[in-house]
Amino acid sequence: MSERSLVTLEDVAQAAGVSPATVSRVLNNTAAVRADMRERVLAAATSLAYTPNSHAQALARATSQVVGVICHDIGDPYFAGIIRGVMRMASEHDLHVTLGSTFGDQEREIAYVGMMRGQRARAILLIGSGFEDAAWQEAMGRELDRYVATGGRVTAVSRHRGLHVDAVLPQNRTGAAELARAMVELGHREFAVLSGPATLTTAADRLAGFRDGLARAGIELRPDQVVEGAFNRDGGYAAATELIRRGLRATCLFAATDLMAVGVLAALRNHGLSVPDDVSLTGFDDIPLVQDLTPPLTTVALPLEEVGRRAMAMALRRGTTTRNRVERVQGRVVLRASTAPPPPSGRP
Amino acid sequence: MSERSLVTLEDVAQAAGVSPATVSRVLNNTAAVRADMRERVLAAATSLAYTPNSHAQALARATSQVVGVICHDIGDPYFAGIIRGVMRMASEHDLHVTLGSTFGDQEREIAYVGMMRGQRARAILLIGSGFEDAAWQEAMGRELDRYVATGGRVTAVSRHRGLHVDAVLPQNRTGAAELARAMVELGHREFAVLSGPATLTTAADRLAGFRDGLARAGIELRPDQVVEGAFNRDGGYAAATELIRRGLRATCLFAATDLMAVGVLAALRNHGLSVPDDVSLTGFDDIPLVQDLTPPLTTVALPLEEVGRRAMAMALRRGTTTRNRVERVQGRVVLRASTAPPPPSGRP
DNA sequence: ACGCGCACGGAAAGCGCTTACTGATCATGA
DNA sequence: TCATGATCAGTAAGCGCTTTCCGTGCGCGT
Repeated sequence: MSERSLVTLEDVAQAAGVSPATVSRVLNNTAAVRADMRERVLAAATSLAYTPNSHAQALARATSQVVGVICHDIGDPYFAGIIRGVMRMASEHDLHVTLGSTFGDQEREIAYVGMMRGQRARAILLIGSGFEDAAWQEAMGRELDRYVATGGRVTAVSRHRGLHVDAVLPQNRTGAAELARAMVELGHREFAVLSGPATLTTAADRLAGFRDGLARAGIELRPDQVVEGAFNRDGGYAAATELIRRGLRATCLFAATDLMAVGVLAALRNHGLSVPDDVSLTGFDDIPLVQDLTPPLTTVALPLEEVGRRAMAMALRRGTTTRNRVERVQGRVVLRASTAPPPPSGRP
Repeated sequence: MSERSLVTLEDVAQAAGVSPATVSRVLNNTAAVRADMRERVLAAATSLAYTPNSHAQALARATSQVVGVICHDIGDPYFAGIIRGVMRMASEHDLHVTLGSTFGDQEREIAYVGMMRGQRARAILLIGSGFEDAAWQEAMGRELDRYVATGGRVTAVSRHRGLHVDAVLPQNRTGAAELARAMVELGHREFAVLSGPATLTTAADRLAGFRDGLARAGIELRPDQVVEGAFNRDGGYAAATELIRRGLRATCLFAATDLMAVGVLAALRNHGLSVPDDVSLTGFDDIPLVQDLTPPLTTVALPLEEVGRRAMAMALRRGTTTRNRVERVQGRVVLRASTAPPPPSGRP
């Protein structure tokens, strides 16, 4: 603000004919105040439309209502879903959520932590995959340690290697493994994976899990049947195109995220391949709308909003030990029409 | 924060052997400081990992880096898309974005404004439709006026009746009118609308626009062919189901948002109706993914991210006059495969 | 050689709150 | 009746910064 004229505690005190201390006590009811004064103060406050300056409060109380939430891309339904849950929980505890969207920029992620440290945020929520990158882990770890050292709390959603933080962990690995198993049960023997950037822990975990599941059935993934793409629709499209270029041998495809799966579906269609008649397709996350694709997408459902709520709740709950807390969230394989037994002829 | 031990300006000053004032001057380079001192200060600051307390800064400077963003539901791709643009712009100007998600609760919306006033936010962005509700307009107007009176800036995205604020206005009405025209040109004569809650200005505008477009061709919308539903996927589903129950006479449906259209599509399909063979379907917004539906959705494309950027930019730019500024954003009709000429037999 | 102005650093007064601490006032028990 | 606590309101000292106002020390002109 620039123009003065903001109503202050002092103003309220004068209007009510009491001391600032009394006003503060009434407004926060932090001590007994005689009924008549209390009334006067309340009346003055409402008539002046007084709103406490939260910066001043933060300064005086040495604690703020701010919590920071950092995600890769608020435009991605996966993050949007989780943050939805965070917002629900936050508004129940009336916290001020400061949002950071990194757009995949690691530096910016670290910068956001610094900024939130500056805001004396009560907690920071790291939503989304960490990076498989030692330098980043080091730098981010340092920044977070500073924050934690001054009493901050950090909760991550997804695995963040190298960071010692509390976490809500979607079980990417076991979820992908179960998905693989389900596909094997459907009769598939030849698979391909449209994976995310190898630098993202989540991508690595899902790929590893899918391999696990196949391994249990004695099936291996041929290296040329694993293609990396960006963690979004177009990344899926590009990866699928590349896969087709290499020669598609699989009867079942696993896209590391639903968003990628959408792109994969489009690519397959453009190449005249039918899902699931020619090839089955699976995703991961169960973001809204994939049930409305044609065909509806088989995927591993993660309770996104719930994940957000739990992360927020965990950050609010003071840890009892110094050990990092961990909550695991299971994914649930949801079979829809994008998967079917392989065509009798084998692959197209 | 609770544990003291936070590095303060004072600490840096001592470490550098200078006065706090000098440190402040160096860090904000707000005045000339001799090179050697500057070095010492900078060195001390980095070695202590100093981060200024933004609350203290806000207090001392009587201005903060916070901007507030209020939307209905961060989980909705429409809002997520706009906010994506907002975040981009914000991070370029390194502002701290405080997010509010009202979940359609009008009271909470007003409460958020109060909270942001408390944070002395530089600007508040109201993303999403206003309400056709005099009481709300009154209450919200009062709250915003207070905010503006103390130097705050408010920019709305979408029309907010009764509020005197700057705005970025997606041209809902003309967009819907053009869409209607395009459908008429395709040969349709019988229409139905799955509209949003009548309490939302955006819903009202889109419906009115569609009527405008039809009127130009001398076509009227039968009252029983307009059904209201919630502004989301399930609202569309429910509205379409109701429409079918009433007896579907239209050959072309207009859903007030893409999200609703997705639900409509599902409902039609469940009732054995094919799009576009039996009935054409159109939406509004062009959120990601609707181009990947089967059939891809005809809709009015709004540049969501751009809208977000412009709203943020407008809020940052100080207005020159007292008149409220307005920027209009045109939608663009995008014809996709969900629309086709009506079946020769008329409606199914 | 002297006085003047300029460049730069420090002291100190806030910004708007919270919260010991102090001091009245009043009711109680001996 | 008077000391003894409770109760409750006010005073004032910060919280961590910014910024105005001064004062110092230097270079310069004459």
